[in-house]
Amino acid sequence: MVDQAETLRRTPLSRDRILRAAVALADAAGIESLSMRNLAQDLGVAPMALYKHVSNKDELLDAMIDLVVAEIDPPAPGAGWKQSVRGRILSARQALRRHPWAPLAVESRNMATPGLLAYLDSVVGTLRAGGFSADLAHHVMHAMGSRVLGFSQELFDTARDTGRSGAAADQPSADMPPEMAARFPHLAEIARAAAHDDGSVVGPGCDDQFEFEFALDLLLDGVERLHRQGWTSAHRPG
Amino acid sequence: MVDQAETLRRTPLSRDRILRAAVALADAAGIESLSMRNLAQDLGVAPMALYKHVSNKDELLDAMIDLVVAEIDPPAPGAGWKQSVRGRILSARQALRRHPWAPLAVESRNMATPGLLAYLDSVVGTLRAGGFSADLAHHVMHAMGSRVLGFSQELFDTARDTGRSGAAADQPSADMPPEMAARFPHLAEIARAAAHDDGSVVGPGCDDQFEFEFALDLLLDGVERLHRQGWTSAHRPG
DNA sequence: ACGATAGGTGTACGCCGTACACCCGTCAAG
DNA sequence: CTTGACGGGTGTACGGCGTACACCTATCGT
Repeated sequence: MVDQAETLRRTPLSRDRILRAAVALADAAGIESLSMRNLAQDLGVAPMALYKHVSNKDELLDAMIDLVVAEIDPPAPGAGWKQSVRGRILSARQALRRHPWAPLAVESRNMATPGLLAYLDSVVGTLRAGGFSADLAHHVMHAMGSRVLGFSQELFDTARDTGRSGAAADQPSADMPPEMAARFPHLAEIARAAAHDDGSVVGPGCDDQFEFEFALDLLLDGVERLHRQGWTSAHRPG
Repeated sequence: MVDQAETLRRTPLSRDRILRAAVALADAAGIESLSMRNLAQDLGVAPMALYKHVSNKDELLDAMIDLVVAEIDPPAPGAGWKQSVRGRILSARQALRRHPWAPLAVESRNMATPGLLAYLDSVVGTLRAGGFSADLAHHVMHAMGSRVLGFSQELFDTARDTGRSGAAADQPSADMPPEMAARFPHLAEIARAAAHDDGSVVGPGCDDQFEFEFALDLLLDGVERLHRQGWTSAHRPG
């Protein structure tokens, strides 16, 4: 036992081992717990040892992001652009379910990593192969924005809390306290509608997956319509 | 002069004065510079003095968010639901242009403040008044997500950097270094398209406002179509 | 045999939020 | 007029963070 721990401790550090431990730590305890000190402790090593393999925390985060992006499925071979893009975005969403800290990491960096650029390039390629003009493809990529990476884009995202602190924060119950229902009657009404919607008052307030696909399909259907109409950038003529 | 400074320093602290100074500091220097110590210094006061008026930094952020939300225009009286919602979202976006730190604050809190709930309630009310079922209104609010507050939802948001550090980070030039163009040909292509798009190679790479309205209209048009079709939740029948 | 070098360590600095004890001016009650 | 409570500003200190820097040591090519 002690030998094993000792052996583990003496296993030489490597960039790869650090990245794996970092992802595991962020998965388990949230990105708030991912400090260089905590990470070093998990690896049985002094904090400053990490800096021999990683130049700083930002670079570590970049590498972690690339690991997550690499989990996104490749495009389905036979499918058209719509099914292909839809499938990849849903796959990206699954990857984020495994690594709920990833959106926070991406937003905190606000920089493109190589793996991320490769993914975006591939999605654009799918659109172009589907007959989109470069112009339309460009605007479509902007319109999808972070959703192309599977981000929920919800205003209040329980997954974000999970990514932050690892713990599963309890979702706000579908029925709100009465004084709130009085102040915000319309919100109370749609909350009630959502509760009835999935058949049980005690069930999950909203079906995240349904909401995500609803929004995604709204967007993709709109894009398809523009594409079929041969949309072209009409702004700033000349 | 010194008298005036002295007077200012002796002006009694108040929650209101603190909030105003906090917003001003975040506007000018980015939310990263909004520390209790910096804020106290701006007010000519000891850091701990703030805690007599604000219970902690999170509560301060909540109050700041409500100030920004309060800047969103009320709904235009005569307009239909679509113009009304569109107008408010564009107004929200203008508020965010004045306070680029606000999205980061909202995301960091991930909690609804009273002012924010009131705004959302009002938007839902507009939809309901436009004939939307509670069911559809609910899903539409999810589909819009943070966009209803004017968030750009871009993957790489230069405004986010501005909100973080106050400085205007230089936008990645429309033409990428050649080795990148080789690795990501499709991205290079749409970047070129965007550059030609607005007529000048040296002009702004992308027109943020255009991209925002493009995405917003894509969404609103789709929503209008669903509404006219009398869409109803078809998932989980029974 | 030996010097360079890669890799792990320990210490320290300057930030952060904030708990806690303190202190003083004002003002109401006796 | 005295006194005591209390609202509000201060100073110190704690534990956390990222990381610069000097140091030590084991390995390896010459």
